Amino acid sequence: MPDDADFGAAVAEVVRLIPAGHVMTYGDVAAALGSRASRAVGKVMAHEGSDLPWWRVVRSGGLPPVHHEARAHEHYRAEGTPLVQGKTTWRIDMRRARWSPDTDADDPF
DNA sequence: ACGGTGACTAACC
DNA sequence: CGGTTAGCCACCG
Repeated sequence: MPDDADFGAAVAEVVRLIPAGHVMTYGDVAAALGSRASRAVGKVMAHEGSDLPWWRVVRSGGLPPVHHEARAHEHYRAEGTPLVQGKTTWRIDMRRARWSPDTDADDPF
């Protein structure tokens, strides 16, 4: 039961549940834990993200953590994560890539 | 107990 | 679209 796990352990568990090609926002991960500590989620990722698919956790709007965009971009391209390419910027297509541990629907459209 | 901090978010200008 | 302000919550010394 995740209730006994520490916040960090719970975050790691949720992140590991995210399937390739999909992402969750920090707020969504925190919400999945019953909390709103989006910041705390980021702190856990910074500390233990080394062993986690941190690139599957993005900021609101579909942008990866600051200074980690390039590294994340390679993962997205490799996993087939739907991206929206702009003239000089890019972001994740949240409408299709957003995922929830309770909703594994692949194509809600 | 307390204040500072952060891989955040939303609202406002 | 970008800079500012404030709210948010968990962790650390």
